[in-house]
Amino acid sequence: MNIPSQLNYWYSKNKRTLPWRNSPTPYNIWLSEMIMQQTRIAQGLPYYLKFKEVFPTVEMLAEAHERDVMQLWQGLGYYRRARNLHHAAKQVVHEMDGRFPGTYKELLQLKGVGPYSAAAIASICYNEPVPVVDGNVFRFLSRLFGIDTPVDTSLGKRIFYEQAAAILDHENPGDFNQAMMEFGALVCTPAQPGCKDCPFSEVCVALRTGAVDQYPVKSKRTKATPLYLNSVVVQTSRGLMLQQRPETGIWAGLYGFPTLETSTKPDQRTLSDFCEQLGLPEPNKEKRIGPFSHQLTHRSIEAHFWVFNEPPARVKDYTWVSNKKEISNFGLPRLFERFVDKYIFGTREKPVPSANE
DNA sequence: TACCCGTGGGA
DNA sequence: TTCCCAAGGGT
Repeated sequence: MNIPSQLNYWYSKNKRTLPWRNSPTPYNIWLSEMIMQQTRIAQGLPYYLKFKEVFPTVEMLAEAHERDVMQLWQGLGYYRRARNLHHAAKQVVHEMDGRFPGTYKELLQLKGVGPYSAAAIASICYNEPVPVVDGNVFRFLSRLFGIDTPVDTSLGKRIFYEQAAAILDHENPGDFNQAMMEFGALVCTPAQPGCKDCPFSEVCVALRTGAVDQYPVKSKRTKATPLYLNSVVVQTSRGLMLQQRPETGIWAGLYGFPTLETSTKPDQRTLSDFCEQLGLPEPNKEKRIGPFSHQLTHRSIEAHFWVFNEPPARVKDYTWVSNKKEISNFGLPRLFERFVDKYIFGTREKPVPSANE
């Protein structure tokens, strides 16, 4: 069986119409790849459309304020990507004469562009014959050839890269790479794959051995560790106090509240010390809202909010917002956004008391 | 190399 | 409820 021709045929019949496929310019493909990393199409698509609307060109993105880029990225997660996106746009405009790098190797110079994204851009935009190996390709190839080397190892990455290179369609690498990813996303899916109508069902090793659900093999499984957040919410006549989060760590660069972050549940003394450092009075039960649970890939968060109505004496680098419209200029993590939406600037002024809150 | 970094949907 | 995982890259 000729795998590339089968794939390309399937792709021509079944590919989704996606906005960046209509005009596969380097800017469009790059933007889509940055947004879609570790993200489902359905989740990232609205963000792609927003970015294209607000920043139609790489020049406009490069000239933007970082806060506006972060705000537009709000809710998409992996916020370092937004900073890298902005940084790379400035690289293209200021260091590369406004032109995107023209080869796989040169594309790797862009912040946030790794082996996967560089291969995708180079093959789709420049027809450069470099294989793309993403989560879809790992899954498809591991099942098709019965490769049981763990994909999350350096050996695994090398083996899958070589396998993808071996079957790569050099005549049309861009379509071939997209076909593999699209096939993995639509047919060779993680759960309940469409083996019944799969064009490779007669040659698929995993299907023949009845082990489709055992591929791809992964060696490690990171467990989410507990994280306790205690946030200080200051609401006075000046409005709501916001503070930009640190450059590193969870929700880097986004806006939020001064927050005590601990791996174990803090005692009352630790909490009052934290408030004391900010020049705030004792946090007592009447000020507390929570707990809220919030799940990240690698963290299980328990969050509490402590609401104060007096200005803190010793908080630096803060800003005030007084209504929903003003806060929409700042990117907030979902956890904070939901809290603000419900308890601070909620459309329902007074939340209906319930036993759960 | 190992670990860090979000969110939402589905089983 | 809990877990998996999705067009990965940075450090």
